Amino acid sequence: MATEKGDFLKGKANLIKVAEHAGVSAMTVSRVINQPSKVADATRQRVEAALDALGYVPNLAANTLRRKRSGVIVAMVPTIDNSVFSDTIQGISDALETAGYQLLLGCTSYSLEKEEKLTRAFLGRRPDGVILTGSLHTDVTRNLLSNAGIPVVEMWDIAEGHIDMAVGFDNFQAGYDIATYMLGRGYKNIGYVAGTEDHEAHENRAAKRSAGIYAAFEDACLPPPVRKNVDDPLNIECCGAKAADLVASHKEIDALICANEIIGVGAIKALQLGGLVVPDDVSVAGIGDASIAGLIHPGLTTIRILGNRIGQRSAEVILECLKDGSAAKHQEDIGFHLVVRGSTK
Amino acid sequence: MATEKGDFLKGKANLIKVAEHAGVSAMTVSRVINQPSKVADATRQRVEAALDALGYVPNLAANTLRRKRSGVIVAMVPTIDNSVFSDTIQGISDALETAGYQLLLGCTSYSLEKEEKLTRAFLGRRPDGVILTGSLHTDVTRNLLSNAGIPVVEMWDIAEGHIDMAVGFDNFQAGYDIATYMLGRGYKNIGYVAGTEDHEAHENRAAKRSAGIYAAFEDACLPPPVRKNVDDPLNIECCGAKAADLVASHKEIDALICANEIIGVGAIKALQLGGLVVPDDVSVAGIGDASIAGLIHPGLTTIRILGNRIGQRSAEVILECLKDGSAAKHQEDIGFHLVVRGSTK
DNA sequence: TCCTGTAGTGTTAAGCTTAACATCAAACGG
DNA sequence: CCGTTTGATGTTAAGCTTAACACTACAGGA
Repeated sequence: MATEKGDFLKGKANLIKVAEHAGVSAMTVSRVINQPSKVADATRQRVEAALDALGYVPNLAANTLRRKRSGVIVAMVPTIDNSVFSDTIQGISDALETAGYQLLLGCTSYSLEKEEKLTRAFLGRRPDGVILTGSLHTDVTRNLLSNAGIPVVEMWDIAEGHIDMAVGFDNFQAGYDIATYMLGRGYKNIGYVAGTEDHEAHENRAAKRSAGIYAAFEDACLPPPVRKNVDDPLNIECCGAKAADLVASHKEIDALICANEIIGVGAIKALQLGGLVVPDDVSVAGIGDASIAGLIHPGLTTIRILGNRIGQRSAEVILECLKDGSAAKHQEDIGFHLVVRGSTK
Repeated sequence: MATEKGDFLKGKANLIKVAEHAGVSAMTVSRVINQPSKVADATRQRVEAALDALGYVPNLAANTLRRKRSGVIVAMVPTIDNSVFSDTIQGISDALETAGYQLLLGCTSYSLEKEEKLTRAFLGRRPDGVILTGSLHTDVTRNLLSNAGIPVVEMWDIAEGHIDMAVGFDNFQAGYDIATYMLGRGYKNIGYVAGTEDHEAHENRAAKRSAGIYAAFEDACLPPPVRKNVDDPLNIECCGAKAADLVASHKEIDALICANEIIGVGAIKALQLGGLVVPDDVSVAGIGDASIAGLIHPGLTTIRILGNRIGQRSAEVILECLKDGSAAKHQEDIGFHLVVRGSTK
């Protein structure tokens, strides 16, 4: 099958071919597609027949180039195989689809350098908006996005000094609230299991949660909880083992606060394996509410973060900007819920 | 800040501006970016300085238009908030990123019509390849993709009559294997819990699993298992309730096969709530191995499908086609593993 | 009848990049 | 020293679409 001259979607037509087929100008075909009301009925029907006959598929690269808008929104998350962020992506995807926008997705793997690289590459696509995760980025990333002249939403973390807009929750408050709840339940010796906190994006949010937890202890006039760090806060077995270590080495511990739900679930499993009863011997609480938190037995008492809603609102905020051209710096706190299950008493 | 003339990434430069700044032609700048070895060292350094000074970000819309390739790969999945497909997307994303391609992601919500709509919209972006889920599509979708002149991979399901290439596993075999395993363990009265199967994409794969299960019973000269349908095979509580119903109404049942891991986990939870002991009173097996399957107690005996690997290989197959220009119809069976946990004895 | 407005359609050029070809100077071989 | 190759750079046009403007024909008002 010879590759005919024409759009490079092989064998397919461009506006000009359709126009010839229908006996009109290319502009009229363009109008049939974009502003059908401006074309006479008879002409429109003829053009529609031609579009159909030739199987025309518009070339959005040319469209983007000419119109100076792409209909693409970029989203960058640390990882997708984590149910937390996949919920968020689903929320974004649904909101964008409704509005006819397309989603260009990138994974930063919790690396700011990778985020910078992706940002550079994605901006070349001239997206109409960018959604990224967290509030910690390289200077170059911030610069690129600030100068791009498009709406930018940083999601998941509400903080000072955002690039443009933000949708998320207060990580400090989440830590503060779960710690306050646990202290209120009367536990006397609370341990804390968290990831090691360096300056990478993910850990930044984790550090704020930790700060909130410590603040709650301080406000209660108590010394900070005994802490154990885990290297890989997303690996259940590894996290659980560390939690069990902590309890083994500090027999007085009657409750654990875990910096995320992975650690929390891992801790429950590991403690049970070690012959302890949750919550009778040791209670466990976490932050984050992936489905596993509710499915294990006992269920994990935790802070439910509304990942899907964060994604949905992030996308909507971008879309509102694009519609209104509004320059109002939007910052939205989605909040969170305390979910009490059987892992605490 | 006045919007200067230039690329529509506001205030930013295009090749021509960079060229002026460096005192060369636009073509030389293009070469510095795409084929640096063809430019004299001194010139290159001057151009690189100009690129840096003006913060040039290439316009990939123009690039795509001219080069007839976009560097974009489209992927369509039924849903992302399910850990099964998020693993797959992660695999795709990682493979593409390594090769410098970008991922345009769409959600079909298990609707063939939505898939068709998305296909049409995405092809306008002139992707270099398309990955979609399952082997059931509307005729229009199949036509659009066949005529697009780009590599197409249907993933998750190996079947006859693929559009182009396929990467996945044999759903019939998965059903056959889990049923054979259960029959081999000596269970006498096995119940089967599955979603209602209509002609939607997802249910097509489910139907093949069912067929495999029935075939195993037939090969063992046994009547088909008692079956209970669930309306929403992705809702844990709903699935669990139906499974418990089945067991309650058929006291003789000593084991359940569940069409997916959601149903399996839901069944275990619901049976336990009803006072039954798994696996002593009733054993449970599923198909699919999301993390919850291993975290609940007892763990779910199931078929592990390598979602991440399916995604990774799907992307790699596309990339190989793009490199070689190979037209070999590739079909790849990723296989699956039987994972035996505590929910069966 | 003439003017004005408007609906419908066409023409031109621009948006940014790169393939293909053209040019020029220096290096090279004899 | 000349013809030729090679390396470095420039020029032109094309890729497809649409904004902006131009044009035509006809309707309606004075």
